[in-house]
Amino acid sequence: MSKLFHEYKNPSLAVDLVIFGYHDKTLSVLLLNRKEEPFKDCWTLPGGFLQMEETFLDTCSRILKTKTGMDDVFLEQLYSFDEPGRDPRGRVIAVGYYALINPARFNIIAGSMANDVKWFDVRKLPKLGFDHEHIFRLSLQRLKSKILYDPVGFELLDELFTITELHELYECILQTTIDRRNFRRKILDAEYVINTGTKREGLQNRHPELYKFNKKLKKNSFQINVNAT
Amino acid sequence: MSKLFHEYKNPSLAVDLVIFGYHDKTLSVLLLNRKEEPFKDCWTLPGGFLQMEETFLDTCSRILKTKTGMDDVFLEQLYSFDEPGRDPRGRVIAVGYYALINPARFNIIAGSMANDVKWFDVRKLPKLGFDHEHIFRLSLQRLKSKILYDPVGFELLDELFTITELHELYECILQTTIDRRNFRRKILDAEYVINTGTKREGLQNRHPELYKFNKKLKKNSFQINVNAT
DNA sequence: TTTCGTTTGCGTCAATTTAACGTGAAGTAA
DNA sequence: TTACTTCACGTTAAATTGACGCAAACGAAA
Repeated sequence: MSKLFHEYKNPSLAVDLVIFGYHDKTLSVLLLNRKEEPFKDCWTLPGGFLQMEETFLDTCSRILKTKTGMDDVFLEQLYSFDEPGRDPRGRVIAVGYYALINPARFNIIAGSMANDVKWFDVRKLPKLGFDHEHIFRLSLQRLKSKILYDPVGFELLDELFTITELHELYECILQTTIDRRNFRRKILDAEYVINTGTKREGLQNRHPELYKFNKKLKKNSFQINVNAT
Repeated sequence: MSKLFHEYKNPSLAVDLVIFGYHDKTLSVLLLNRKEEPFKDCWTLPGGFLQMEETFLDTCSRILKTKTGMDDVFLEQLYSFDEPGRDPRGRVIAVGYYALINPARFNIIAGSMANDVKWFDVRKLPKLGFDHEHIFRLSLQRLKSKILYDPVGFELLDELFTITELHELYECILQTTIDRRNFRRKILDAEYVINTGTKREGLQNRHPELYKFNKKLKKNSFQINVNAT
């Protein structure tokens, strides 16, 4: 006779979040300085254990709300991590999600569990606790390949943006140069964006036109090409 | 004071496998007829619970070995599934993996847990238990997009194969027609395959050259284009 | 008012890639 | 030999890409 269903011992299940934000032409990730062991006083990705009644997305929302003060953001599952030694407290499986945030929308606050919560330039990360360096690297890779064919860039920008701002975002994320005029042509031909007819005022030079994201656009209707990945 | 680490109740963790095989110009998936409740006498994906000391891949191997008699196959993580109602026994999180198999390599055997194990044409699946229809559909989608830029097709073929066989595989998986001559050129230009100098003998017509996979080939060195996805 | 430096928006064009199709050689069977 | 099929390699027009040119639109300086 086999054991009854819940007699088996199960690993703990955690959700870890890679929260990307874009500000001042810099791609950043939100890290949290831990107040408790393990990895006390170390920087880590925000995370938390899955409660019995929660879905992954419920847990994501709870972490976002209590640890950083944010809600209602773009979230996508990244990968699940199972290396036996990844958490010194015991066997913990982590489901990684990544979020795309416009930092202007939120006033980040450190929850009571953390010493501090801060944005870090993705090119200048501190040493991270657990296997979070690994999770982070995978998420950045995913983001880089995703923006080439899926219009998610706008999640990181204001509601209205100029083509130049979108172009700068792509160059920043992909860490490469893309010809400005060819980029414009591709984005417009694909109908990635809709011209609002308004212009951004108060700039030094020619006032660029403001666009908004074309919500009817489907995946794979454009393809940005870059030299290397 | 917070609870001690392992006092929290955790959901069970299962691994479910979508095992793809290609035979007689047909893409098939391996299903298992359950001997026990829930979904007794229903067809489902092979799966099993994660043991405390196992990694996901350990669990995959164990399921493959005990439920189907296979080992040493291509495996890749698909996605993790958390819908609260997906398993009638309680809260079970499933990590989906998919496998690519050359059915000629194995003699499939039903383990003691199953009434039967059988290959099903992916276009003619029976009704599946749990949320396995959902898992299967996602995996097929993944396979379809993956073979466009990643040379995994050879995992489903014999060690030596002809360009025509590879071409038929692509048409079968993508369920579309691809121009034979353009396909050949692209595959050869990308150095997807290496000509072995030998030919397949005993055929009705002209004997085609046999190729093997170029193991030095990296991802993204080719890109197959098709009409729709 | 005019000039200057910069950004923006649109265009051009050669090089490359793609899609669609032709054709002759290699094989078996009649 | 002829007939029929698959295989291997070409050809060509169309589409896309990559690398630029340039003039209009702006604020600032002259």
